[in-house]
Amino acid sequence: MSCTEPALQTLRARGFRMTPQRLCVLEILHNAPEHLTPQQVYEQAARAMPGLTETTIYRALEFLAGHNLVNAALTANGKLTYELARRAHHHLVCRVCGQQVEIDHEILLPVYRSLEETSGFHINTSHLTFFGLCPHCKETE
Amino acid sequence: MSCTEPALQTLRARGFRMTPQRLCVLEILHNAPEHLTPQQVYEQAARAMPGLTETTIYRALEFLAGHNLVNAALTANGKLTYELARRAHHHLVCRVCGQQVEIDHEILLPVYRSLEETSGFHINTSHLTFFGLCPHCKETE
DNA sequence: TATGCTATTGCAAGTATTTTCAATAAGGAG
DNA sequence: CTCCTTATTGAAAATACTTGCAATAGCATA
Repeated sequence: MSCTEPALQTLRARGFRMTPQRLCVLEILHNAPEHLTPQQVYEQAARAMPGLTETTIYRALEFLAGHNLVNAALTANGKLTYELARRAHHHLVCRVCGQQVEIDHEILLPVYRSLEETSGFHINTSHLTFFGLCPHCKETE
Repeated sequence: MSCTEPALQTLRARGFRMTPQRLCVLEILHNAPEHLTPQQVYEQAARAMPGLTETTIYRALEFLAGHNLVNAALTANGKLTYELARRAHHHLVCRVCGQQVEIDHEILLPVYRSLEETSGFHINTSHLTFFGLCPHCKETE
């Protein structure tokens, strides 16, 4: 019954509150097959909770992203979308056909380490988007 | 006199046109010390070319980004900004204080190579933004 | 379980971004 | 240098996103 339980704990522990609106956003992203724009989230949310406003959606998304419960990602055409924060993973997207491939986090660990060494930062980005050409478009270009 | 000459050649070769408006955007980004939002670009551009519209700025930025003449980047609070595409480089930004550090492209080459091997893609992202905690905020958190 | 503090919401107004379409102008061809 | 094709611009309307503030409702505490 509760993929959202941990999220609730996280927020409370930090002095914030879990609300029906935020839960609704989390559920929607949980059931989404892929990234959603704020407007897409709003459409679904408004259906489930009539009366809920766009303002709330935008604020919930930014808030949840700030707490790493959801991830923001750029699409191929530079638009902002969101998805549920699952285990850290990344995307490869083809600049020509838009095809997306998911990438394991492990493959980036070495870079994270070298970045941390050179900069002194602690890096915790859990989602990156790499652009390029997929095997198919690579040929035909 | 012409940091913009190569850009012009690139566009023509692809059947597109270089216009005063696009040149203006390139110049502004060229002189900018850091990322600018579309609105900031517009303010400056309108000063240099009265009559030019916001619409044109948005279109020029998206167009130039599509041709890799400028880069789109996310700020710490998830907003879209643009900068001139220089040699490939990346940013580390602190989630707490917003401090930005520039990272050399070379440090990412190994990952690019392993991503290309596992996926068959040709990767050409020239700008990524990593988030985390800077050395200072790392302590006080 | 009742109470109080304050994080969060909804509304309305403001700002930013996108879209449509007719008018304009870049730049290749003659 | 002029003409022609069509990529690009500007204007206005539509849509998307943000902000300020009063009203509401989580949840910690007793």
